[in-house]
Amino acid sequence: MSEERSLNFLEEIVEADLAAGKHVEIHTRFPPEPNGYLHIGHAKSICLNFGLADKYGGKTNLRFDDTNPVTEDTEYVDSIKADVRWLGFDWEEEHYASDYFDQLYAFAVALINKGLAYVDDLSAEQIATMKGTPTEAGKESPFRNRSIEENLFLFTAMKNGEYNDGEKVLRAKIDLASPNMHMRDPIMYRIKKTHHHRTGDTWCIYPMYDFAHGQSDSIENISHSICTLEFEVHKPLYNWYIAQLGIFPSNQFEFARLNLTYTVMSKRKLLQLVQENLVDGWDDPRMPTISGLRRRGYTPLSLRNFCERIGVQRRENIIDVGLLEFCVREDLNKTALRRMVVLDPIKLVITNYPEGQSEILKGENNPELEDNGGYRDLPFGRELWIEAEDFMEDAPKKWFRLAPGNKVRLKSAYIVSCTGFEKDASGKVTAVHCEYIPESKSGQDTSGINVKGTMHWISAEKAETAEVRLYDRLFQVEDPSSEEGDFKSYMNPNSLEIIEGAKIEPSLLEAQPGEQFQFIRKGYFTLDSKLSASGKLVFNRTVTLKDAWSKEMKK
RNA sequence: UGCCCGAUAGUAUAAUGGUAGUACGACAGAUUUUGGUUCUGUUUGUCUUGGUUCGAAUCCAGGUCGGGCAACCA
Repeated sequence: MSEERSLNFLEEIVEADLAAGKHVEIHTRFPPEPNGYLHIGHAKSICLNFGLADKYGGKTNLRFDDTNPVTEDTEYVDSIKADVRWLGFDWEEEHYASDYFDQLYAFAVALINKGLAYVDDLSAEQIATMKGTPTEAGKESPFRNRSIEENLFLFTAMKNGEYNDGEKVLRAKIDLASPNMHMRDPIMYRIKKTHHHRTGDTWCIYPMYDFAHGQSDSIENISHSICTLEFEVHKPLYNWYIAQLGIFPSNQFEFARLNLTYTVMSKRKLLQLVQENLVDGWDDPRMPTISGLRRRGYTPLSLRNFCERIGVQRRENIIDVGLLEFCVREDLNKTALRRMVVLDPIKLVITNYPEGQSEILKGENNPELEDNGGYRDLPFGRELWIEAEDFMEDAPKKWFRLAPGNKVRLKSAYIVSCTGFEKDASGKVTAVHCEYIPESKSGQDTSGINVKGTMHWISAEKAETAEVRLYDRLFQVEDPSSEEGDFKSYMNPNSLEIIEGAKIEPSLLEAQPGEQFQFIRKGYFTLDSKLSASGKLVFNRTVTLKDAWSKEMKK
């Protein structure tokens, strides 16, 4: 028996519809507007749409909602497709709302013929004013009762380019007194003499979202059209168009969009960060975009697991970014190769290790894997690099690392005993001295000595150098959007720390973009796909390791 | 002050009139050649006031709080 996992509310709806025979097979769609890059909120929608179809043996389309040529571009189309694929999903059919422009035009003519649409000459401002307010009914346009013939004639003229942008619109004739603002004679078509990224200059009138989305769903026989909560008020209109047109009744269902702590998720805000150069583009590793997370080192599986764990409901929510970090650690712990890298190096001199002598030790690739994932060579010698923070002259309680008189294990090597250190004129520690215990060699330890601390290290002679970039949260408050004033004033000034001279072990020279590593005791890292060049490696920190010691220190 | 939606530990998410459970977090312990991993345990919750019922997180009514709606954006 499979484990009993309770259904989310969308799965319940689908199961009920299937059980009632409302649909033989379900069909969903992911409908982005190609006007920006996908972010992790979209990942939730993608996982929901594809996940639903997957679970119930249905299909999912990818459809670009490209009804506004002013903001859209093929650059975005391409990045969206790449991101969906990278997440691990494959769509059944690829569509564009613009493929339906002829059909949508015919739908509009049909509504005119039914006396349910009219051409309005009012300006945008006048239409807005006459729409009234949520508490006040709107007023009818003086053009509302034109004859069907006149409307047909004018709409054709609109299509033929005889009017300029803003001179005329086509409106649905519904109810100016509706408590739902979207039902107060919504605009169906507007004139935009703008080049469209797919239809070029074929059209100068373009359908509004409301006059395109439901019909596109219907044309594709989408059974469950799921979208975020802000479209809830559009649902009556979505249904109205379908009913008046008498076409396949797709149904809309809404869920709460994803919010994450310490970041922003709206396209508008993300665009601002990019345009004002506050980040290094849409794929800056600090961005919550799919491309940013990918560059940061997040894996598709970790993102899918995250989307599964956060669940789906209709209430507003803000997910702790810690859960995202948990998900990527969970995945990377099982797959990432272990390597040793010293970020802030100081010398460790093993005074009883003969000068000029060296040896090759073996380091396990991943203790979580069978046979430890194999081994790689670790050159060892008299002088090593160790992390400056791993030595303290006056150590606090529970300090398991190096301090005068302390013993520690050098990972995969020997136990050493700290015998002294050197300081420069300013009092800064420049080197640590120790003696090693020859019979404590890793794997063949006969010393009988137990130590509490284990440290990473690099042979000073064989060390290579790389740049390492440490990322922290982009904002210093949990929910920047809910704070007073400009959200950008809450950005974390220390969200990027660049370390130029990190000491890396030789095997890391062969690192490939997309490969994940655990730098032992430091976190998970990946090669930056953009900044790395031959001869210059740049590693991005995906996430730190859980750190019980720093937590202990804060007490 | 119109209409619509929502409210369960710190954060999410279950319980579909019948024992409030799970995950992340936090805390404590065991294991550990990563202060990692793994394992064990502990902690904290049904917005409020009434009502229906043998029994209410769940149904009903009032209130409170939060979100959405007045783009020729999606």
